[in-house]
Amino acid sequence: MVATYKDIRRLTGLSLATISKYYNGGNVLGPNRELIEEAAAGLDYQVNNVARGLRSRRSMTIGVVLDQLNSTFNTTIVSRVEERLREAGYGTIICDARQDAHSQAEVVRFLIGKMVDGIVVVPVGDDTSFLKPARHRDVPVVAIDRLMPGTDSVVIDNRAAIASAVQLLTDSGHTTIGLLAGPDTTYTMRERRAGFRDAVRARTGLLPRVELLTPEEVSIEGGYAGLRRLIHLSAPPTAVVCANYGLTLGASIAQNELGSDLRPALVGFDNLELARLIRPRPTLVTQPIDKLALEAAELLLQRLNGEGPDEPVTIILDTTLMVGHESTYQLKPRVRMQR
Amino acid sequence: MVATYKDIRRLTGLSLATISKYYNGGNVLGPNRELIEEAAAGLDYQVNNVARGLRSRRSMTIGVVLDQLNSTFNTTIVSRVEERLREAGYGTIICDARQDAHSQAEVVRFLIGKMVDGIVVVPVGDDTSFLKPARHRDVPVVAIDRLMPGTDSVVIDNRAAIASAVQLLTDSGHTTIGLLAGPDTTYTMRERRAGFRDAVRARTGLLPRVELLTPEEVSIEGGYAGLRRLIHLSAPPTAVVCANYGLTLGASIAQNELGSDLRPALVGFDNLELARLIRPRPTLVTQPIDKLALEAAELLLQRLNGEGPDEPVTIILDTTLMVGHESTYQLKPRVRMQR
DNA sequence: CTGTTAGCGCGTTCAG
DNA sequence: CTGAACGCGCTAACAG
Repeated sequence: MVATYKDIRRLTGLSLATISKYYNGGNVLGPNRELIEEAAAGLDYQVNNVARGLRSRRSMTIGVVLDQLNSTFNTTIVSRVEERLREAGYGTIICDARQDAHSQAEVVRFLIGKMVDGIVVVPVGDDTSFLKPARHRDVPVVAIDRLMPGTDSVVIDNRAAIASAVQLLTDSGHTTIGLLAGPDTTYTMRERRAGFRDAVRARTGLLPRVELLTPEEVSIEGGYAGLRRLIHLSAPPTAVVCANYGLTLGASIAQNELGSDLRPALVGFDNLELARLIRPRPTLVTQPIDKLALEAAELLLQRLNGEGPDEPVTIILDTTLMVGHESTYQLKPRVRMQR
Repeated sequence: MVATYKDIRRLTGLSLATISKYYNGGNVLGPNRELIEEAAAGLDYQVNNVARGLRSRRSMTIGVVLDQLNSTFNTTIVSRVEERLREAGYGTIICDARQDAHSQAEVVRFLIGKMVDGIVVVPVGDDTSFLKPARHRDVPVVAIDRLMPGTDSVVIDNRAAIASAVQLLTDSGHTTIGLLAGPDTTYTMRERRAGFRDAVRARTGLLPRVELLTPEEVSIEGGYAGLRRLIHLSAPPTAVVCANYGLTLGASIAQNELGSDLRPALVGFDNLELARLIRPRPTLVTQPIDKLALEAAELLLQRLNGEGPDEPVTIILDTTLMVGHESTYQLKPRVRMQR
């Protein structure tokens, strides 16, 4: 059977209150401390955090809700958030919403039922109603990567990120640039798409043709299919911007299967590790993922301490453009596709 | 303030016991059901699982401990395990041990403190002492990927997996085959290394030369450095087997930087998605990751129901060899390295 | 089917 | 500094 204060009382003769104080940093006499430590070691005693949480109304755990687990972006977020929160004495419960709004809502209820003290979320969509159980209980929430109205958020400057990619390409002489991005149903994609449109107009004086930015499925397959679609246009782009890591990966796979004459220049998103697998080395818009995570953790800790302004806080971070192998970005005479 | 049974009692006039029964599937009269549902909706009531767990001694949650989060293998494991356990009514707490035995032990204590009913673990090392808190409380544990003495385990047939790779290579005419694997400090690497040695001897009649299987760091960098080391041997291998996904990735990156005359044939591990990024398409030893996860979940559910044999169970699954682009595996005349 | 009673393991008064 | 008593929100006996 698992040991409790009562067992320690039996072995030490002390009262439950004294034992409780020992485990909560109160003042306990030296000899009594030793008595408790001895008994606890013998019993393999460990504090029951469930009971503690019930009584103290603080579970000292926070929930991390991810739109999906299977992405470098998210695993980095988790790793950093968990690290920082652990320093502050909090445990972390990680939950995967698998790109499904319904299970995202379910997961939030699960966490609320587990009495988490706060939530960090990389949300699935734009709908914030899934956070209602948290709001109603005054459980603070910090969103990462997506701006959520009424919620503290840490995001990147999506428009500037895309603009930096477009600028690099126009500076290299490209005038026909395609975009691989998802539909306008999420904040991130809306911003990146708008950023693309604005940047192209600012640099070329013209809006990009519609067929150059048709929405794709946000996935590896979507990137793959999207790049092939762009290439087969009657006036194909000489360069393509990918608005997300999955799309970049898919586009790179498609690139890889093409003859080099057909390859448009590519600017992708994230994941430097994989960049080394691809030749020529791609140019990437790199997000400050560690910093996103740390800012979110810090913000949440503030809220847990009852600090910070009354209104929701929004933190916006800048991205970096990592320029890959130069040759990719010099405009070369191109062979027009036959069909 | 967050609502409790008392609030529902106040609104309905029913007793706590009746309300409890309602929330636990007991028989409650229709009118009373409606009363409770109405009150609960108005209060935005939600069961406090912490209190419930304290009383019932079943938290209905299980912990998943991973050696690292940042791997396709592990995220797939999590995804499938969580899916199956949710069907059975269990919530899942995911914890990342970050390849550190100490934080692995800490995480297990955290989970025990959270009163989890069971644990699934992809362990960091071979030492099983970190499971002591679970054992002591009769919390069932299922290990994945590593055979842990005294613990239910679900693993692949590592020796056969490597042997299948070696056989393919010898059938293609290779006689000098290198191995990229980690040190013998973990079960998995021990098995794969032993499998390699046995298979090479069985197929060529000779043990592989020592320098062909020097242990590498188990990482992308290790695979990268390892392949370069093998290539620069005075008698370099014409083919290389990579005993793990990270090593495969690193070796592929190194391959990618080499002139094609210097490229040995490669057989790697896992991750079919990335295989599409690499040309020529690599041959891969593919683990039945979904099945590993499902078998583990099923085994744990059995234990949670007090079923299954008294002794620890070991389930061993077979791997599949996915043969890549044929040309990689035909032995070609090779230019010997100068230095 | 419903209500009463007695805890689960712990933290927090308040006396001593 | 220590101990007794009470209650956190819920479940599990038992009566009724």
